[in-house]
Amino acid sequence: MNYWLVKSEPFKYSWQRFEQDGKTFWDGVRNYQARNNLMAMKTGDLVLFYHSNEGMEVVGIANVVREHYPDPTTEDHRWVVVDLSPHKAFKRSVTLSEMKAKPELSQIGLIRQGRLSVMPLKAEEFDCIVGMGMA
DNA sequence: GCCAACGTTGGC
DNA sequence: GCCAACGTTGGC
Repeated sequence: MNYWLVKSEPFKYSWQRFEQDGKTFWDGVRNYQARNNLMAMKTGDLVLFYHSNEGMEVVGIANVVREHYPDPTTEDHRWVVVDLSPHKAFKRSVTLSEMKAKPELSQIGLIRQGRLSVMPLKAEEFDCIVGMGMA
């Protein structure tokens, strides 16, 4: 089991819409590092859902329901998507500033490499954020 | 609205 | 293969 974090601007695709849809393919990744992370996702992996720009907070947990396949929104064969479903909404959102304040989260990609849109998390880091969101 | 970080492009 | 220019992302 691996753990991940993905970013979405709520204007483009929000957690609320994700819950309404029940499932979505995660498209729009146009960065090799993020794509490589998508390709490493396995069915059943858990994925934190982060709202960038507006909100700047983790709002819930998704799970991977289909592993990577070619991005249906482009002819360019370099890019892939995965299918995600909502797993559990956080009881309360965990903000970026809260995460920055946690020494054990100082190494996560969200803080160290701000522009990366799909990143791996260690189990401890995942647990730490979920612990705050479900408290 | 500004700016830092960083990826990509293209000239040489 | 290097590097300057440029574009995009995203926090502040």
